[in-house]
Amino acid sequence: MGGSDLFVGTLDVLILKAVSQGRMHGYAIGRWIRQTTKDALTVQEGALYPALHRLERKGLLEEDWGVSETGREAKYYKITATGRRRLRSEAARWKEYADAVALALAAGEA
Amino acid sequence: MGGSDLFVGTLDVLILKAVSQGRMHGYAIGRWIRQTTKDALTVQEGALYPALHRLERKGLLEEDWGVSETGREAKYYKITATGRRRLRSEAARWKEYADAVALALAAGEA
DNA sequence: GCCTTATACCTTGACCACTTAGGTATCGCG
DNA sequence: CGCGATACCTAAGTGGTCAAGGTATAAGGC
Repeated sequence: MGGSDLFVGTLDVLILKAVSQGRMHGYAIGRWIRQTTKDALTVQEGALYPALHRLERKGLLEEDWGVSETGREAKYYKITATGRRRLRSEAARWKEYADAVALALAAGEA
Repeated sequence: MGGSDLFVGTLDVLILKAVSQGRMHGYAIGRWIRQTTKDALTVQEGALYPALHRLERKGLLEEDWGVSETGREAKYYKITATGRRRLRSEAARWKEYADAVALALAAGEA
């Protein structure tokens, strides 16, 4: 199994990161997230596809159709310049946030 | 300002942690979170109070009225045994999650 | 030939935590 | 007396995620 629920708000930055690694189609993005987190994070398709459309609408991703490694039709995503900037800021935001939570959760430990 | 939006789902564990440090009233819990995270996290009251009621309903916190340091009526919260167990599991879950995200966001950095 | 699994896309409904924006009341300070 | 801090609360709206469906093709087992 692996892969409990996502903390709302982290999906976008994960997607941006995945696509920043190179042109990738939706299904592969889900797989990328699962694999690079060693099965710790599993993205539901009902969250993934709406998120992709959202990011595309915001101009952070660009889409075009292509053929996957297995020879099927697939919608490929590419990160835009705006998307790359957003990735940087969101990743920084995440880091600050995670550090802050870690700080709080470590409180009281002499 | 400091303190941008919370990532949904982290508030409960922060509250549990705060109260695990000792009997505390709601307003002080908000302050505790802000201070221990060095102003990185600010909890809106519209999120804080509902969360406290939620945790109390779930039996993770117990409440009773008392008098604050400044001499006012205040509703004090105490963590229950169940709450302490939940704190441990949620803190562990958070750590796994944060590690997983960090892993993903670090991908591709030789 | 069939069935399952994996690939690859999608949508709809419901939930629920959070934001925004109010509200009440008391106290101390200038 | 007004203002900020303390201390509690709620209601409406937003919006991301989950659960659960759906379509279609390809590969592999039996």
